Amino acid sequence: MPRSSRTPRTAPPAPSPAPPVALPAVPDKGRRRMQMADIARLAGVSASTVSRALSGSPLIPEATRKRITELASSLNYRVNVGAANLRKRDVQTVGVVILGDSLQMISDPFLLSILGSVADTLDERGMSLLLTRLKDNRKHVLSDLVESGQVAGLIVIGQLTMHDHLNALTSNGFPMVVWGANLPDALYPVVGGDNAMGGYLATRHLIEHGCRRIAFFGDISHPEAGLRYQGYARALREAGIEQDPRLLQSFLFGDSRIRQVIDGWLDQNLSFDAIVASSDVTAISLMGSLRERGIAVPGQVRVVGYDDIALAEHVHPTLTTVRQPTTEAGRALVDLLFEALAGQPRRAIVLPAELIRRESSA
Amino acid sequence: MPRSSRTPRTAPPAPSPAPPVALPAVPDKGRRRMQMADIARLAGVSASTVSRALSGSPLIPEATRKRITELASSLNYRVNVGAANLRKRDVQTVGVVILGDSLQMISDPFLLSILGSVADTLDERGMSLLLTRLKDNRKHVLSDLVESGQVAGLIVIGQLTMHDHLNALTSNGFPMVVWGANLPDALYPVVGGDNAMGGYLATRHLIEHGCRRIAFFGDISHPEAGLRYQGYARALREAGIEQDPRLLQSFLFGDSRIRQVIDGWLDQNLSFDAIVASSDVTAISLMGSLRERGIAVPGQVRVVGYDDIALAEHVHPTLTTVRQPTTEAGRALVDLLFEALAGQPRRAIVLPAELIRRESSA
DNA sequence: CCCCATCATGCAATCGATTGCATTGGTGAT
DNA sequence: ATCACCAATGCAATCGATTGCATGATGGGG
Repeated sequence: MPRSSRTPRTAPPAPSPAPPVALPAVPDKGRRRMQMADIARLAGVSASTVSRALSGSPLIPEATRKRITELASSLNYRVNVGAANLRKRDVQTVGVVILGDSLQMISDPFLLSILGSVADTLDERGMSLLLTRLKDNRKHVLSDLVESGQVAGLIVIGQLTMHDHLNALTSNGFPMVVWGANLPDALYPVVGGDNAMGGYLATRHLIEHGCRRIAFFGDISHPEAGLRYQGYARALREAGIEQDPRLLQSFLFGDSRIRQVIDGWLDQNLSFDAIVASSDVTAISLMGSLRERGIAVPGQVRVVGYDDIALAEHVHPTLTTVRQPTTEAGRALVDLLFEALAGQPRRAIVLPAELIRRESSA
Repeated sequence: MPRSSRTPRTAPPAPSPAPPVALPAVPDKGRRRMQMADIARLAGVSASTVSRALSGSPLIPEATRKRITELASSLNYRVNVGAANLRKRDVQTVGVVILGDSLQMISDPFLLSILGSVADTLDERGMSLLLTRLKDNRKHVLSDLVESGQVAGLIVIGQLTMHDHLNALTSNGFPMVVWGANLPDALYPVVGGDNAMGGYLATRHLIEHGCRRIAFFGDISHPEAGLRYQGYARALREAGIEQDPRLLQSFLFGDSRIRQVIDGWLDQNLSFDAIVASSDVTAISLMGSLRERGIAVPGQVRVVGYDDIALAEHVHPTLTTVRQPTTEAGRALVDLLFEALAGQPRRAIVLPAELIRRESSA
């Protein structure tokens, strides 16, 4: 059913639109943003040529390219990324999702280090970073970000209770990489520290200093802390020390009830001569609580933390800890994401754990 | 990169494309993403109707809208945000730029709190957050983000040495808001704590505890620290205490040479009975150094920090500090940015500073 | 029973770029 | 002089949505 006359598809021979003279009232607000066609007109070429020149196509001779580039930058023109992405069917943005609604979780400086490293690495590769905090009940946001074309892929920090959901997502070749523990049944690419080794190194170090009653602080339902605990248990086993279940305190990173636990132990005359904590924030809190009860660190109780945050070498006593290499972490996360985007098979990277000896265990 | 065979301009009367049966080799990889036209075809309506239905236009009767919505979500379809933005000439993304290339700077937990609060607020309003770290020598990135249409506006955290550049940008109605000090000649909208009041409260609190030789630690070339220092100076003046210039130590937040300064003072027998620090990270480092030299806190020297980071109440002694309300900060930043985007005149918001009394000054 | 207002829906232009193919003009080989 | 060829550039389709306007269907009033 043909339709009555409509404006022809090709633009009418309208004379060039009125030049941008004296705009009314609003000072600068209504100024139309420069676009490729404008640059083309001013340069006396077509938009195709401008596009090719700005993207460095070999089809354009150097002289022309230079002329157009300079014109564009003198007019402060920038290619509209959205339009370009649409046409190229491609996005230069990566989503970084931080799991966990506990504010404590996100205020750990260690996370910020990872985030910073990811940000720098993406920047080096010309990608942007879309940051999202994700509360547990809105899982669908993960796939939405990709399905809606906002991001090419996701870097998920912290697996927490999402392990199964993450596994379900990956089954369709969903472009994603996770920072956390490399669980045996994980289907997604994952980057993490060598948590079992870290826990082992920390504990063996304390044993070598003669400690026998070593406590472990950390939420072992959290995959990473769970592995650290396994390393702790192995070190004790190897040394022939029997574990005392009362010396395991399963707390969230940075939980504020640490003081009560210490008080409880002391009041019950439960003896201990060292503590392995599964984060530096926890360790620093612990040292405060110990000192408050008049217990000397490292004199009476030695303490080892985890992460090696910046503050660890500035508290007193300086904190012995297990360093997680955050710079490598960011790089590895981005590398694996790119591999996933390229359709390469899943891979896991385990970064080495390094014991940093300081005063709190000396 | 070669593209798949071109299709003629007007869609041929091709029968519906082969149904998504057994795809070859690559499991799911090549599956074309669902798009609005597909939903339209499956629902037996036009793309216009789908678009209107999904965006809740009143032109579409409820029954139809529900049918289409359900079909779309059952197929896991999400509107392509890029394409929609292009057509609507509008972006639902805000850029958050963290200034400062010093890694120390970005590893301060306080920044993470602000960032988290901004992230949550933007999320509530259905906006995305594009995070960028900005090294000082790449100022142009600021305007690029907006000019390229990647973000609607910017939230800049930390003014540092960029004050003049930021002022220059705003002159054209550039959509931006800054976290930092409200400098007298600032042309940009700014949100910040009441730094002068914070410095004043901290110092007066110490004076009320009988302190007379109060040191100040903080880089006063940094606008925020400078204002805190002014508050410090005013409190001393009001109490009739003469300032000793030797007691001003201008360090970057978290600088590692803090210990050397303390050592220097003690070796020179420079007396002091209190310290005002311009960040909690600095204060905690200071307390470590003092303790190492056998100086009791608060017994011999009282300490007040700034920011009230989570760790402040977990160190020993717990840290007296000036709280900056981070939740309100995020909200205020987003509010002012929206005002700027709406073309409303510049406004500055100063958030109240609150002294949190803890053990380090008791 | 006709007319017109109203409702529901579709057509085609549009957003701002990229790119396959066509076209132009210039050069060297024959 | 002719032709093939290549370099430089332009035309117009395309990416996936949104939306102004037009059309067809429906129904109520006169």
